[in-house]
Amino acid sequence: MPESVELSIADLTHVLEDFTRMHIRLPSERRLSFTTLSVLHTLAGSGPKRLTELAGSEQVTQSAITQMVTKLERDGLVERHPDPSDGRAVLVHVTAAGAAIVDGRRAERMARLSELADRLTPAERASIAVALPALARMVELHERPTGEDDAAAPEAAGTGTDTPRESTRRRR
Amino acid sequence: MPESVELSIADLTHVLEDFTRMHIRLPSERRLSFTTLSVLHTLAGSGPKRLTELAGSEQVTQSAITQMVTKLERDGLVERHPDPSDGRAVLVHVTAAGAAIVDGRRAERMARLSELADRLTPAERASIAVALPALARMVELHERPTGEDDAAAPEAAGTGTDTPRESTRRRR
DNA sequence: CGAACTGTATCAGAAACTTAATTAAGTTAC
DNA sequence: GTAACTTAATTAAGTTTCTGATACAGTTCG
Repeated sequence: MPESVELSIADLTHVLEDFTRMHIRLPSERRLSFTTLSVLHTLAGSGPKRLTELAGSEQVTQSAITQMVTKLERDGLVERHPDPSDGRAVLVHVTAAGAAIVDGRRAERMARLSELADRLTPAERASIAVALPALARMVELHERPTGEDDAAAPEAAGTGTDTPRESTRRRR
Repeated sequence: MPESVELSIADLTHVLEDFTRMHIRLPSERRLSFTTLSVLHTLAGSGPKRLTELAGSEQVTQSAITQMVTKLERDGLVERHPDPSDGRAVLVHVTAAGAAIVDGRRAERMARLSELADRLTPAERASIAVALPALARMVELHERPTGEDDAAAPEAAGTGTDTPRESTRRRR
């Protein structure tokens, strides 16, 4: 791999902006707002969370999360469980039905990206494949701004295809 | 470059989802909704557009765009100009103040990505740099579905307000 | 224990979006 | 040339989603 190549942050920002806009406007079968889908995604990805945690990660008020969770619960997409370690708190779990929605949307995204990737050259696809671990590590660094730096581990096959979740494990 | 490396679409989808969520919740100085910011981004990036074009690209109704543009115009972020080629249409232009907001947010994103990139190894940064042209081409392929091979679907014309309740997009 | 703090719920009101109806300009057919 | 149709934008009314303020229960600390 050529280490002499310089990474243009401006180009990276542009590309990620474009992918963001391309990703977001994917229509959803059920009438769920973007924030609602994002909450389901968070719960499916990182396990049960408190309402205050969700409010923080989605950058909406705690009041909005309470109302949204109430509606999601009525629709059977999440469940409220008491937090055994804190009588005030509620842990929101995603149900199988809720996870199915997240998975369905991911499948649609994969289908769309697959079509696009098919039209790239093998060399282009390979260049993306090589870069994926580094991109994944940027996300990880963002989620854990401090804390111990793991070794770089630039092994290409590292990010598990079938083991999607392990990044955020929280003690209680 | 090794052409033998296979690109995992599942991994790519996951990484892009994470970047999307990381990008979106970036706080904005002024109180502008995501859709509003997206419209400003579109106008700043691709020049003046009709209201119907904006409604199509943002996947909201024409009515919502009209109301949003009215408010943006009141705030001096966009301007309405008559379309010389069609007396019914209006062309929405972004003003300098509107472009400044887009640029400001991009600068914030670049600063954040810069911090993260600094903590990667040179080899990791290089791998991303090598992959950027391919990623940019994926976005381009998405925006212009008519490639070299087949004429595919035009997709542009009839999108109107086609009852987004059930399934918004119809393929042919 | 009591005071201060934290996590959640509730309610009124604001903001953003949708549907439906309206106005106006352009296009097509007779 | 005018009637009928289509397209672009606006307006009005109603719904959903979010914020701000407040209340209340559980926790922490003096």
